[in-house]
Amino acid sequence: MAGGATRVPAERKRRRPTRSGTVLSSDAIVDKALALVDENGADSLTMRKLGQALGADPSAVYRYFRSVEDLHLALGDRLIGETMTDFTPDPTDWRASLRDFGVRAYHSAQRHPRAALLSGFRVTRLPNEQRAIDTGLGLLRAAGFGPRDAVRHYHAFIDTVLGHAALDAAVQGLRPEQREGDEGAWGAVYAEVSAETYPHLHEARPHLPLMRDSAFERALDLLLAAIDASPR
Amino acid sequence: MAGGATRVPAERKRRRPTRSGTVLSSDAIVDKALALVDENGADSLTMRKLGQALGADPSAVYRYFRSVEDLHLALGDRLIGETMTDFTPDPTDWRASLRDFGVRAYHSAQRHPRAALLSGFRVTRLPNEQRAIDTGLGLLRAAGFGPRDAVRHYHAFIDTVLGHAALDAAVQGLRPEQREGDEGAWGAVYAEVSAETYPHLHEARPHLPLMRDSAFERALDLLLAAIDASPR
DNA sequence: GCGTTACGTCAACACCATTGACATAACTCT
DNA sequence: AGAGTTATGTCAATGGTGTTGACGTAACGC
Repeated sequence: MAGGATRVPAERKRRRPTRSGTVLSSDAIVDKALALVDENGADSLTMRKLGQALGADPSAVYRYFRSVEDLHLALGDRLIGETMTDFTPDPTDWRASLRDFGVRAYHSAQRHPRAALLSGFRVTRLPNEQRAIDTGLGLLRAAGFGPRDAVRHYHAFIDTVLGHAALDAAVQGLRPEQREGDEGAWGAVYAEVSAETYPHLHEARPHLPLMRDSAFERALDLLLAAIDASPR
Repeated sequence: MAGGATRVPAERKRRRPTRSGTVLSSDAIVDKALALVDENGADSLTMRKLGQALGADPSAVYRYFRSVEDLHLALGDRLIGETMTDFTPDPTDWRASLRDFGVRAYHSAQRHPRAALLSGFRVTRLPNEQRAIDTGLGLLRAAGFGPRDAVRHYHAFIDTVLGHAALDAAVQGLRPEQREGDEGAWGAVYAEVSAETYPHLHEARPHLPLMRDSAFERALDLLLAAIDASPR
């Protein structure tokens, strides 16, 4: 079950310092991994580099995570955790709370775009994910929906949030030279498109840079309004 | 500009057969690459395996694509192309046409989930992408929107489509053992969640398998309705 | 049919994840 | 306090990866 949450054991007991003196832990490893990804992009998260950054042998990481994929899931869970810190849902205003929840998740992804892409689409089954789902469902229950509708609406909600988050994180997280390519596309390359073959694209040239902005908040509000308008 | 569309030259001239007799071309390479990914997952798209499948030296691919990333973008463009085949927009019913467009794009991604994830978030700048944008803008212009609003609405539209497509493709494209993990999560693991720590999650257990279904079409209709209701 | 050169091939480089054997520090139990 | 167990960090090796430069030859333009 490679998709799994499980670090190797649930808890470590013996803390033996590494050759260079640092003491390893799942959290410390995730910390360092997140820092690596934030700094230099997803490509720089390799077991070897991670080991070096930790001052440990790369293979030591395998005592905490079964594979690099497991580590990616843990990064994802860390992002969800970051989303949830300081977030206290207000059941009396479920709609505002859910919106805040969505915006926070989106911003977590924007803060760590490259990490978000590593795990953005996976069901992590790790603790923070469970907490997030429980929180979301609670708000929808408070809104008056039954358990079944709460699940359906939460599904639409979280997919919308994650979809936009990932899409925008993908742009955000490109390496500089790629980014210049992708973003510049709207200004430079597409500006030269011919009027005969692509008339509408040609006509829209001055407005194409709008494509750089995010459509997230508008889409989110749209969705919340639709949920609110749903029968209880 | 690694993000770029550019194959190495625009056109090949000399067609020299490979050692094993096959004749290479950008299209033939993309064909084979797509087949590889469809069959065995994204992990099986390596230059070496691709070379072997083509009956050519791996490095021959570099005469057609500058890097593996370039090849990924070409796969993405192929998917957009697949979306557009047999699609003829009907300007007199822009809303139905746009819906059809979105559904087609979504289904292309579902048909090749693993390929969709390789490029789903990139601006390819390749021909089919340009055609798709032009078509979408044309429909929104026909709906009565000015060029600027057409761009804004197209942006929201395509992000919604791609976001859901990618999210669902991610589930679809998991390797079997991962998939069992992710999908099973809703049934098995989450079913055992404790009532005290996560009351709402606990309560919703019987309905969690709903999370497996896609929220795409509902979200799409929602968005189209909102666009339709926007001022011209 | 000659000359140019595009393109397929080969070999090499520097990386990568993962694993099994090993040593030893850190714990448990008496 | 001392012995025994074992968790955990280290080492070395395996078989993969993308990419590149040199090289020859077949395919084209003339």
